Amino acid sequence: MSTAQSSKLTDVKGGGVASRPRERILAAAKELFYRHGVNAVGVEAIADAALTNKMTLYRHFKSKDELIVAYARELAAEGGAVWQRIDDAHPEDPQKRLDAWVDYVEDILKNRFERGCALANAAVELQPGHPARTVIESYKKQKREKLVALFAAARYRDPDPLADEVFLLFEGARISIQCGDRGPALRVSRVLRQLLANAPRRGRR
Amino acid sequence: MSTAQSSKLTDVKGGGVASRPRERILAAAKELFYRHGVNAVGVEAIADAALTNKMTLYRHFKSKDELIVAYARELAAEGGAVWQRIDDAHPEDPQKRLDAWVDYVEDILKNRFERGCALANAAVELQPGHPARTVIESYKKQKREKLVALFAAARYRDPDPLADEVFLLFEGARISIQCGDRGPALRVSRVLRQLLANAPRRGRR
DNA sequence: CTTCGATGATACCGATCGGTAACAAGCCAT
DNA sequence: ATGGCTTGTTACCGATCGGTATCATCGAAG
Repeated sequence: MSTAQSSKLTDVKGGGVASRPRERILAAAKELFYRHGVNAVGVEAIADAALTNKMTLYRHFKSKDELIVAYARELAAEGGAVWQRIDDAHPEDPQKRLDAWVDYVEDILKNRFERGCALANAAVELQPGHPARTVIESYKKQKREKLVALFAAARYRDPDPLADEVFLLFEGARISIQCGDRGPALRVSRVLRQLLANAPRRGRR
Repeated sequence: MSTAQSSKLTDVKGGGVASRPRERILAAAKELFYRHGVNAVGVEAIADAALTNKMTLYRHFKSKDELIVAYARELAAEGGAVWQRIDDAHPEDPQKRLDAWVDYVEDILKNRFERGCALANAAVELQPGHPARTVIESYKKQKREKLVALFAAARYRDPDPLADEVFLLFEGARISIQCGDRGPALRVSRVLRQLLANAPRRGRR
């Protein structure tokens, strides 16, 4: 086993942005949990990557399970921030928000997330009933609700089925990134755009 | 199931369905790997569940990784058998094969697979490069190709994009079963049927 | 019956797991 | 300087991990 991991925490403890142990630990967990899976990474490896030690880790997180919960919450917050940015960019135009979201989807499927959705991956490894699963499930539910609201605001006729379809296409694309041909996932943004263009709308016309 | 090939009467351990250790081990692995994840289950637990011991397990599988590969192969073979059954049931009518597949999808999403696709779950837990990932990836690729061929045979105009969409919807439904609202996954069969009904076809009419 | 391959049983290995005790060293405010 | 709080360091715990060695036992074929 090579312990060689490139910890990008180069702005180390000297007083940089990530100088506090708790943040460094969470950042290291984000990296390692995502790359190797929550069950394949030990707390010591996380502490090492965070340039601290197990003891300090356990002073901030009372167990590995609680660290996993914090990890899930962090990811959910990041996902929420993406939506927030999109909303702020086009506060008056739901259609533009949808388009911006599809752009975002296209971007992350082409350039990031080679290991799929971190929250979905974590859910796969955690037993039903694990406290982190609550976070994951409510986040995913919320995300679909966001799509429903957006479709309604953009005057699509059937926001709910449309949100189902778009949501599942996106989830399928992310899981497919790491099993099987990447092609379908890379082409999903086109499917989404076509879907948005052709779905029936309410009102005029 | 249980296409048991044991011709002997000396079936012991468990009622006689699977008397040979290798089969019992693989069956136990299937159950435990699926329910808890490949990284969360130890070889000893598998041996115990198979009513045998670690030593016999290692006589049939030279490592846990190789057992995981055998597990993946088993799942892929089962998936192939489903297609085979569908093909045999409607050898002359590709449209009926598609309909039968949607029925199958609906069934497993409503009644089985509460933990999603076992192969996709395994891929999440395994590093890229793990021998089992090869099995998983080629299976998924093959499955999409099967859809393309079926759409072509059923005279759909654009089999490839259609297969992409159907494939991703199904994959998304399975992963969504265990994170978030189950609603979208339970409604996907309706989306699929609608998709098949409305997609443009080649030729006459 | 004897022989032989397959299995069971158990003990063991080094490594690592999640988690803790104890104490030294640093920091910052008073 | 003095406290008090946060960190670093080290050693340790019991449990479990994947994997192996050894030997007893069993079933069937000759």
